[in-house]
Amino acid sequence: MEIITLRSIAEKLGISVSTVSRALKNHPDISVLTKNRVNELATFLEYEPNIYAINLRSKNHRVLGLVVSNVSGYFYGSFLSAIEEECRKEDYRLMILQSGSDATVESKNLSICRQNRISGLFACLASYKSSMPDFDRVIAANIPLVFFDKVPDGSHYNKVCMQDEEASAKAGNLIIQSGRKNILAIFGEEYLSISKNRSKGLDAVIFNHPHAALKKAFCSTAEEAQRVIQKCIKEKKIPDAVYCMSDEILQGVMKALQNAAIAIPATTAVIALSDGYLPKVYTPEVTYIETSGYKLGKLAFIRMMECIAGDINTNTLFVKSVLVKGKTI
Amino acid sequence: MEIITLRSIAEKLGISVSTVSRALKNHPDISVLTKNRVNELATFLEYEPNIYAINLRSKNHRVLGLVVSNVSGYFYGSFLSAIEEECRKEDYRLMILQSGSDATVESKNLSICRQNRISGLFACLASYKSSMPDFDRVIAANIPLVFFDKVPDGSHYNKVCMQDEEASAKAGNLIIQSGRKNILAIFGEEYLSISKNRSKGLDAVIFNHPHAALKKAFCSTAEEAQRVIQKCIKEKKIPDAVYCMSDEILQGVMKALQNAAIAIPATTAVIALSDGYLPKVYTPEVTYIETSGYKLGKLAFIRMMECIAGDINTNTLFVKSVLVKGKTI
DNA sequence: CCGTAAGTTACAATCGATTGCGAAACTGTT
DNA sequence: AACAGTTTCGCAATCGATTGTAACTTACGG
Repeated sequence: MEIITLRSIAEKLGISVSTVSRALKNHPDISVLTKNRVNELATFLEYEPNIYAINLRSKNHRVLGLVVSNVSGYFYGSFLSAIEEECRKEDYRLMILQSGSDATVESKNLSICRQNRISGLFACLASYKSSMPDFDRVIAANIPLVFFDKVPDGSHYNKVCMQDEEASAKAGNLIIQSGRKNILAIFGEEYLSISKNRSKGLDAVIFNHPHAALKKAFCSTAEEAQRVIQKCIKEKKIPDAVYCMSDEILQGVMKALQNAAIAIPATTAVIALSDGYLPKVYTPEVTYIETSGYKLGKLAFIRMMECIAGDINTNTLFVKSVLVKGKTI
Repeated sequence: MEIITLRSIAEKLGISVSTVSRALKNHPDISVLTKNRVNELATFLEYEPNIYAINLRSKNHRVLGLVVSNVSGYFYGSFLSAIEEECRKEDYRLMILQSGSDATVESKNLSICRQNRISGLFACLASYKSSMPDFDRVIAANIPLVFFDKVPDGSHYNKVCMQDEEASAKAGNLIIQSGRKNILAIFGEEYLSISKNRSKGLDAVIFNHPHAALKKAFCSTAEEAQRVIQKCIKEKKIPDAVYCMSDEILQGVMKALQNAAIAIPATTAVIALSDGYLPKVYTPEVTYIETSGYKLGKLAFIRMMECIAGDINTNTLFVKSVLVKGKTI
C-alpha cells in the first residue's frame, strides 16, 4: 500500500505541501474551502503523520522510558499500569525496557534510552551491580530521571519510595497489639536498602516492648523462606507471629505453615508487606501492609512532570502505606 | 549539554559530515588515519546517533509492537519475557501498549502502531468489542500481525495458540482416570473462542465415559467462580472434581473450597489450566496443564520473523501443553 | 610535464513535517 | 486606473544521518 505523506496529498490536490500541513493544523492562513478539501482527502486516505519526521524536528519526543528488571510481577505491573494511565492522559508514549536483573542488559537499555532521546526515565535498580555511571550519563544528557522502589543511595537523585520504616512499624505494632511474643521476621537480601529500612522500622517498635522476642532471617527466594520456617518447626520453636517483607517470602512461609498444618492465626499469626494480590489468594486472607505500586506510579509521574517542566532539584518522595486487615492476625 | 551530531563532530575535526558518517561505519573509502580521529572523538563525546533521523530515511525501524490488555499477569508477563529476549537477540525494539480490556484504548493503540510505522505487531484481543477493522487497517498498512492467546476467528489472520482442545482433553482424561464422576467445569466468558475450544476438548473425553456427569459454568471473574462453588456446597451437590480453565477461576474455586474446609483432593479434586505460578502457591500444590506464555512467545516471534521476511500466507500455529502433577488429583 | 589511475574526501539530495518570509491574487477605495 | 490592504498560498530552509556521484589530491609512468 502506498504510504500517505503530506506530499502525496498535496500532489493529489495540486497544492503545496505547506498548505496541506497548515490546513491539517487549522492554521488561520488557510481558507475554509482548502481546509475542507485537505481534511476530507486526508481522512479518506487515512493519513498518519510520520512520527520520526516530527520528532526529528521537534526535540520533545514525548516518550518516557521505564527501565525495570521485569514487569511481570504484580507490584511492577501496577506501577506500570499507573504510569501508562498518566502517559495516555498527558499524551506521552512509554518505552518499556526490561533488564531481567542483569546489569549488562540494564546498561544497554540505558544506552537505548539515550539514543531515543527520551523525555524522561523511570528506573529501578536491577541489582547491586547496577552501574551508576550509566545512570549519571542519562542525567548528563539532560534526561530527567526518577528512581522508584529499588533506589540508589545519595541525595543527588530523584526518588519515590514506600515509607518502608513506617510500614514495617505498622506491622510491628499490630503484632504487639495482638499480644504475640515470639516474632520471626523474614526479610529479603540483606544488602538491599529496602531490607535495611524495613528491618529498622520493625526494630524500633519491638525495642519498646522488651517482653517480645524478635528473630530475624534474610532470604532471597520463596524456598529459602520456606526452609527457615521448616527449621523452626523441626526445632519445635514455632514462632507465634511471622512477619514477611515481601510476596516471595510470604509464599514460602505460607507453604511451610500450611504443609505442617499449623493453625493460622490460632497458633501462628502472619503479616506481610505486599501489594495485595497474593495475600488475597490465601485462605484465610493474609493481613498486610499495602505497598501500592499503583500509588507509587502516580507519584513518580507527578514528580516526572515537575522535572520535565524544569525543576532541577532532586528529592525523595514517599507513599504512605495502608493496613489491609485479613484474618491471619 | 550540547547534543553531539555528525555535523558537530565534523566541524570540530574540520572535515565533512559524510566523511564522519563513513568513518564511523568503517567504510573502505576513508583512510585509517581519519577513521581513528573520528572514532576517538566520537567515543570521547559519547556520540549517539539520532534514531529518528535514521528511521526517517530507512523505513525498517526495527520496532515491534505488543498490544495486550495488561502485562501485569504472569501469563502475559512470561509471553512478554520471551518476546523481549528475542527482540534483544535480533536487535529489535519493543513497544508495549496496554489497553486494559478497553476497546477504545485498543483502537487508539493500534493507531499509534501505525503512526510509528512499526515493523510488526503482536496482538491479543482486548475484548469481544475489539474492532477488527482497526486490525485490518494494520494489515493494510503492510504491518505483519500475529495474534496470540485471545485470537479472532477466521483463517485470514496469523495466530499462535495453545493446543486448547488437547490440553483440556488431557485434564479430562486425568479426571476420568482418577475415577471421579461428578465433574464441574468452569470456563471463562462463553463467547471467547478459547472457552469454546477448551470446553470442546473436555466434552470429547467425557462423552466417551457415559458414567461420568459433567456440569459446566461460565464465569468472568474469580468471585463468580467462587459463588458457583458456594452454591454447589449450599445445595449439597459438591462435585468430586473441579476443572478450572484459568488462574482467575482457580483462585475463586480454591477460596470457596478452602473456606468450606473441603478436603482436597480427598473430597474434591482440582485441576487447572495455568501457566504455573498460582498452582504452586497453594497447599496442596494444584495439578495443572501448563499453558506456557513463554513458549507461546517464542513461537510468535518465530512466526513474526517469517512474516517480516516476506511470508504473506496466514496460518495458525500451536504450542503443545504439558501436564504438571501437583497433589490435588 | 602531462595524463591516468588510485586513493580520499566533499557536495548535494533524500526521508517527511514544519514554519518564517515573501509573493501572488483579490478586494475595495479614491 | 492606481494603490493600499487583506487573504491565501508557495518557496525554501530546517532537523540528522545516509549515500551516489563528483571533485580533488597524490603518485607514477611515459
